[in-house]
Amino acid sequence: MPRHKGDHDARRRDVSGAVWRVLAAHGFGGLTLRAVATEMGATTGLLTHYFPNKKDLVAHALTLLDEHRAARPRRIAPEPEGLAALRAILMDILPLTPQAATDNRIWVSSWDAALADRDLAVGHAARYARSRERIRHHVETAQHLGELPPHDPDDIAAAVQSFALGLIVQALFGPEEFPPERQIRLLDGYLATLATTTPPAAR
Amino acid sequence: MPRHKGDHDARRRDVSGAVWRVLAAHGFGGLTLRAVATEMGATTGLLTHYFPNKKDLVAHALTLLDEHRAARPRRIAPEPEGLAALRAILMDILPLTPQAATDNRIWVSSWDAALADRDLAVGHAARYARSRERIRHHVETAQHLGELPPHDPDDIAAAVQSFALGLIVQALFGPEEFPPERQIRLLDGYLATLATTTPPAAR
DNA sequence: CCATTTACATAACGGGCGTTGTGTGAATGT
DNA sequence: ACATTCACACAACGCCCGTTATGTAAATGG
Repeated sequence: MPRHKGDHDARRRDVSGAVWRVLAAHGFGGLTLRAVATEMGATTGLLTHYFPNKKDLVAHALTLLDEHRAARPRRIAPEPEGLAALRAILMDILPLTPQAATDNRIWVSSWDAALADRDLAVGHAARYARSRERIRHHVETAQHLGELPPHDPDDIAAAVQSFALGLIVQALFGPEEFPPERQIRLLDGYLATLATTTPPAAR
Repeated sequence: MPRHKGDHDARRRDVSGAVWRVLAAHGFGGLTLRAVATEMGATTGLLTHYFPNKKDLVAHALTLLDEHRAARPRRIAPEPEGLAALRAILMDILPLTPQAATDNRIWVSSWDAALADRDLAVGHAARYARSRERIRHHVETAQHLGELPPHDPDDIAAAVQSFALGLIVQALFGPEEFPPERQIRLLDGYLATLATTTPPAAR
């Protein structure tokens, strides 16, 4: 009955691509079914054929964002460890290239919709928690290697992610004030402060 | 010809209050003229009487956000200096109270619209640059007091704002993972790392 | 006290939105 | 070869949006 086996998923991926391009061009607030349809030279009928309603399409778009980030070309071929791995992850996230900037713009633009919708907010919270966990893993490795002081790795991971997210936001709003080299300089400066901090004696 | 002198501005402020409440309830994406009108028990006719179009109203709302933040009750009555002042500023910004959380939610929700509209983006960039400048001032004072190492104060200010912004975003999405005491702990931890970093000898 | 102006309410407009139904050619299974 | 099912196109729906025109009571100024 189906044309070919697997065609359905392939077409869904085509739709996802169009969603992606619309998001990049007009942000989350400009994501409409008609915009996606014309972007891929089709009609809204096609969209509803693959996604029952807009919310499903939005949810799928967010999943796409995650996959897109995970599938991003790794900067360093041999997987580094500890602090170097942490740095590599953050370098992959920061808007150092136009493509990475586009990704982050889309991501930031999703926060409005996510904060207004409970389901989306839960999904986002889970995503950021997962990202923190990935960071924490490398923090712990770095601690074992003696590259980082033995603070609470959860707190360090949260702090690292805070720094990265905030830097992303500022870089998006002021690209000429935050060129790639400054972002990297700030990142390295931050990682250096992390490494040389005295244990929490005072307090 | 006017009813009373000054009534006009007072009514504009009433409208602004309604805009504020709608933003808090539905985010920037849910800001519509009709929602604002019903919020203040009026009609869209009133709104267009005080704001020619929606963009002016939105721009005014963003100005409001700024004023609202500036007018927030200061946490410490006698103005502190240096690192303490820096800490006080950040404590005022972080979503440590429901009111501050609401403010930040509105702020974050504005990023979508701002990234999609050049005029709004410019305004936001200027606002964040101004905030960074305020931070830098306290950084320099702290450096004179010997509380912070003599790094580039612009970079330190950008780093501090990065940390704060990112922490805000994470706290908004995971309030129970980032209760006030953890936010403060993370902030103090970050400020401590800033203070104890060795000068940029290695490099 | 009358003409004018302000401060709105009311209502309508065109347009874009998500959703839904109907139609149709092509591929499939038997 | 035929009935079925898929993969869309096409068109219409009701709704909500920002904007705009019209009406009108109240306040003002001369």
